[in-house]
Amino acid sequence: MSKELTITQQKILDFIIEKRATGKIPTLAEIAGHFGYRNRSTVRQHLQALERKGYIKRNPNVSRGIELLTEDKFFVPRPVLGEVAAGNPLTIYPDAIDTIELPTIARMPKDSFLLKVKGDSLKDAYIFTGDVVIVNPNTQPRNGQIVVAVLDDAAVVKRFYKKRNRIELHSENPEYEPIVIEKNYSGFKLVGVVIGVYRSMERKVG
Amino acid sequence: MSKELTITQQKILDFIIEKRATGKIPTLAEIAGHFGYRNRSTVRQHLQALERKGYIKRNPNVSRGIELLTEDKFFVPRPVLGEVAAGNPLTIYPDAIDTIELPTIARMPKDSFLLKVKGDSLKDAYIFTGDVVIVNPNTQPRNGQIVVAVLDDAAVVKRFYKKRNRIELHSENPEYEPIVIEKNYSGFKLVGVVIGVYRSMERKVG
DNA sequence: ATTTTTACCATACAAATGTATGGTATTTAG
DNA sequence: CTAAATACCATACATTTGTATGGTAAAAAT
Repeated sequence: MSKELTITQQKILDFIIEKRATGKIPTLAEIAGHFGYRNRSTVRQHLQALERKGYIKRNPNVSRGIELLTEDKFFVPRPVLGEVAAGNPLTIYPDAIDTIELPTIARMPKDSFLLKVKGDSLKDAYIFTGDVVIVNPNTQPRNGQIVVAVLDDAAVVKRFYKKRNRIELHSENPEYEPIVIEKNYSGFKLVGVVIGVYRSMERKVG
Repeated sequence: MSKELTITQQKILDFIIEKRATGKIPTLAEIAGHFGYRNRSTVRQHLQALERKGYIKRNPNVSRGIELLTEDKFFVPRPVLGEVAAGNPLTIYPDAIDTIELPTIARMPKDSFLLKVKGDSLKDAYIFTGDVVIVNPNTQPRNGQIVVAVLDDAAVVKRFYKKRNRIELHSENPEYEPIVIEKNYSGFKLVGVVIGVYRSMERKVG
């Protein structure tokens, strides 16, 4: 079907896929800049090759008009910043602990990030070990939303409830007691709101 | 914080959000074309207003350089084409039966669509009623992948296994017998491969 | 050995895109 | 009532972006 790609072509294709996942298809100039090319014609020729080999479709005279056609390439490695315990707190890691293959459909909103869930206290909310939660920081949670928070240098995923002078973090699983944080307690920091759960099907194949 | 938007501004913002979900931020010309404006300056002024009110950020001299800032507006209504029975087959609907609020992170690959899951035969794969599966058509499934197929005008979600002269569709749940389709049986049509499961957290709030 | 493909370059051009300025009419706010 | 914001228009311009053509050199294919 589709022919083999050269190393350069593959790199350019990967770059386009990666950029697309973060939001925007790059322009020829942006691709050229990334690879240090001094003009766009070089990029254009590689794109022509990619199109001829069936990996992309170019929309003539349309800015950022590259369409990706290779379904197998629709997965992008994305860093997972840490594991997050739905049950007992676990230490959060400063750097990426893992990389998952996230489909490009799951584009990350600005500043949002991924955490892999470990533990079972959210099983009643149908979140399981291995699922990836998409966390949106810089958003004020509403009562009842599932949030990620750092409590004494450990991360937790709980339902958020703001009361008068304290914040309560509830587990779905009744085995776990609600965590109560008094207002102004310095060991507590809200990380963000869980806006979605994604589970790739690719992992379970084979 | 952010000021109120006028109807026109809201419509333009919605249009940008919707377009972004399908892949690309629109250009001024594309926005103008959609609303019937005869020039781009009209659009530009609305964009300036949106930026002034804090809803977007414009990157000067960058094509399609609009960044969306309003996290609350990160949800796009998307049509759900039908319900899909993980257990016994259910009739598939010709038109959208429902609309869900999908976050724009869940951008749809070209031609892919959404189906809402109903039934429990996939509970062992942790897919539940109310979850939305993202279906990618035009892709040949590999053995073991979860597929959506139409069998005698009803839709099913099963694991796909291709054998010598037949196709087998397995449920995760052992209560359901595998469905065996002889090759060339005309009542069978593969719809697509389930590439992911998405569950919005927004629904469970309140 | 020769041709084709690949991988770059430079320059020029056209189309798309964003920008700037000024105009008219209507609606909203003070 | 008056000023400001809104909602369009037209025209002109600058920049970005994609396109076209031609060139050099090396690697791969025939």
